[in-house]
Amino acid sequence: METVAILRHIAQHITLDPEEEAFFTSLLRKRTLRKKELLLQQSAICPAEYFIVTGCVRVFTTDADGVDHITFFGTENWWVGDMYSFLSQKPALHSIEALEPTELLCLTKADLEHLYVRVPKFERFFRILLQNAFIAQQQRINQTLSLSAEERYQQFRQQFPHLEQRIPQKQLAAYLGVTPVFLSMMRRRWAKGDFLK
Amino acid sequence: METVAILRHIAQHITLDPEEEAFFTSLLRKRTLRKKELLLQQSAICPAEYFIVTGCVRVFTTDADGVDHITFFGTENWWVGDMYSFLSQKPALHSIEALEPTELLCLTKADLEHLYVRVPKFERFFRILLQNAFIAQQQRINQTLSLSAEERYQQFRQQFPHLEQRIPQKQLAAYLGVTPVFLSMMRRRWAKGDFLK
DNA sequence: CGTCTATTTGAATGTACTCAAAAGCGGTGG
DNA sequence: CCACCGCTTTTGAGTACATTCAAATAGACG
Repeated sequence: METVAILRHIAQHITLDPEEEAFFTSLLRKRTLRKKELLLQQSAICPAEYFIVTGCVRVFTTDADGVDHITFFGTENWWVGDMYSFLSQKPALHSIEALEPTELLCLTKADLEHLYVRVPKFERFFRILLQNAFIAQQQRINQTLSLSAEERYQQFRQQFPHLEQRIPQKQLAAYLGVTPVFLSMMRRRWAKGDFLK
Repeated sequence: METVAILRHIAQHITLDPEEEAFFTSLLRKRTLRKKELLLQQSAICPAEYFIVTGCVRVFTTDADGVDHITFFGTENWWVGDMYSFLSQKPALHSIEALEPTELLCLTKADLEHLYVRVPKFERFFRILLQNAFIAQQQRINQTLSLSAEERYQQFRQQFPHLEQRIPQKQLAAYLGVTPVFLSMMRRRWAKGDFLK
């Protein structure tokens, strides 16, 4: 199994000895998604956290009107899942769908709990990961509060330079919180003379 | 010093023996804020994380146009701070201001690092806290994406039943992401006959 | 190549904002 | 204790940003 990426990722925050590495990787199960395949269905129980080795997914909710809203995009070296469901074992708030052929490593709740007991350093590891995720989400909240749709769009392009080309515009609109129609209009305005902003 | 509340709070997630409790509380410093007093100034370095014993604060950013946007309200038994600044020791993204006379316990970065070394259980404690905060923020993001201003207002009232009475309307508007003028209009519509929603 | 979905375009609509002014409320000093 | 000052909230009118609906065009995939 391809565990180089995830071990490199972990080594950025904690140091594992070979035995710990072996134990950790023994808990992982590989999974492959075809494009458009669902990893998690909203209101199912989320059985695992997922580390993306290659590919791209969208984590989203479908509201009462049937409209999708994207909480975040997961790409290489990101963890995705529905934390709420994973922890509480209640119905998931999010669905997760592959936007590209995607390869992930799965870590189930039971295995993660074993891991915390046997290698407590992982408490630290996930704490650090959560701190970073928390900060990123705070910035997203502040941006949605303070920026117009056009500013949020430009902000997204800066923050995730390569992502816009990988995802359908419709999905980007669902992330930005605008309609696909309006995103198309903004792009047109941007393409024509508005080089100033 | 009044440490009953914080120890009870911690006991919800991890179990400390008396010695660990003593060590932990020895790291805390008490601080009192008058109404409108600033705990943290945006672009200062955030030296500590703060546990609110009594009172209420707003954590907010002031944008380029001088408009405030509230990231969240902190009340009894919540931790507040600027996580970004605290971790990176770079200028804070947020200011923090007391909305009421407020009493807090301060835990500095250096002391927290000692704590992690001496009582590693706290890695777990803050991991769990961050998980909950992460989930709460996700829900906020989804609500701002999927709900109208009026729905967000009703949602807030449900989610934080007692908070609306404690905070000025202007601050609630800055949290909801609407102008105070528009919030006032919504309240009027709600007060008059619109009992249906 | 044909079908299905995504994107573009245009017009009409609605939600929330800005500006301006009045009314209410709270704190402070005389 | 009352009067005043400053800030918050209310109210109204006009405006702007973003949406909805509808239809045409373009792209992706089998």
